[in-house]
Amino acid sequence: MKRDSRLSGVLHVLLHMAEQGAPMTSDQLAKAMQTHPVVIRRILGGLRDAGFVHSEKGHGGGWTIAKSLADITMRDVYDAIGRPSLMAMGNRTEAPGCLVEQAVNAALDTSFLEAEALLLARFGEVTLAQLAADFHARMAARSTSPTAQEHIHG
Amino acid sequence: MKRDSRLSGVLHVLLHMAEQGAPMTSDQLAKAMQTHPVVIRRILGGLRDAGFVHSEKGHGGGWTIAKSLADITMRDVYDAIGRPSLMAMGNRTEAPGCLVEQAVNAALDTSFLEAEALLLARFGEVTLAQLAADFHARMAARSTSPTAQEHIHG
DNA sequence: TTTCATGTAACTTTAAATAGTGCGTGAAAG
DNA sequence: CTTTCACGCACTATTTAAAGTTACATGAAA
Repeated sequence: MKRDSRLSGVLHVLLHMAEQGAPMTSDQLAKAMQTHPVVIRRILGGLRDAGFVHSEKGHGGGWTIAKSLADITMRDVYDAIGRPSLMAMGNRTEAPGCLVEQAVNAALDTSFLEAEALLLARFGEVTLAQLAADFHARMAARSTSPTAQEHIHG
Repeated sequence: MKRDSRLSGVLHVLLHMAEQGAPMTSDQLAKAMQTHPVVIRRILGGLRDAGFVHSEKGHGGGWTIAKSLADITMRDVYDAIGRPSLMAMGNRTEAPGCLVEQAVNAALDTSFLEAEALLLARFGEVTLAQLAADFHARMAARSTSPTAQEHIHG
């Protein structure tokens, strides 16, 4: 299956926006993400509606973070992009008449629901502030490393 | 993303084979699963290699279960079909140069690996014998129910 | 009033699962 | 020994959802 990278993508975008301070345009963000500006607008649309980011048109416009990073969890972001399905596997048929399939579905559903619940709980425990802190720690580690030579895009 | 239903499918097929007792041809199984015989052969190929089922050519041939249902877990079946990825989401880029993305990936990976581990552990706890027992319980419940009228395919 | 930037709809491309075709192989029936 | 049955496998086609792209409208600042 083609794996959905929207969550990964939005988190990346949000952290870049937070680092920047000033409003960033969809074009700038698209460059940093190596994707298309429209994809950025689409992906940030849900976050705007949820109140996590703000967008401004015209000169000097662009995207800004509307809340403190400490007040946004990965779970919030996941919800804001529309809660895409987390599991790559599903049942062959939902609501099958075949009792064998019902038994199989029940067993699989139990496990999948448990795994999803765990995942969402973990998402809820991680704030963007923590991710930003991890990023800064990596920055520090790189700048003191003797082999540090890569640069940061965006 | 398109959700993978191979695990669901193969469990379904195995239980039907177990119910039958006698060898079942790919055509029969395909009818029961409302799919193509080749799909059945493909899906059962991995299980044959893993020793869970046996296939016989020619007249009177077909597929049979090669082990006791109590000795096959959902985890075994998952492994036999090639351990397809369980999570529908992935990182935008593996091994990114961008430190922001590294921080995001690390956080997501932690959660995903935990959820996958839980899922596999649960799979390992469920045997096909348990699924068959659940199926029989559903059979009994249906036959005593006043509204029982659906039939079992296959 | 021109330029910049988002908002959105429609369309195209791409990746992965699933479906299907054709032909080869081997075993049993007649 | 030849026909029929059934799996084995390589290859192609279809389908679905994500991702990418184009086109144009809207609204704000220079």
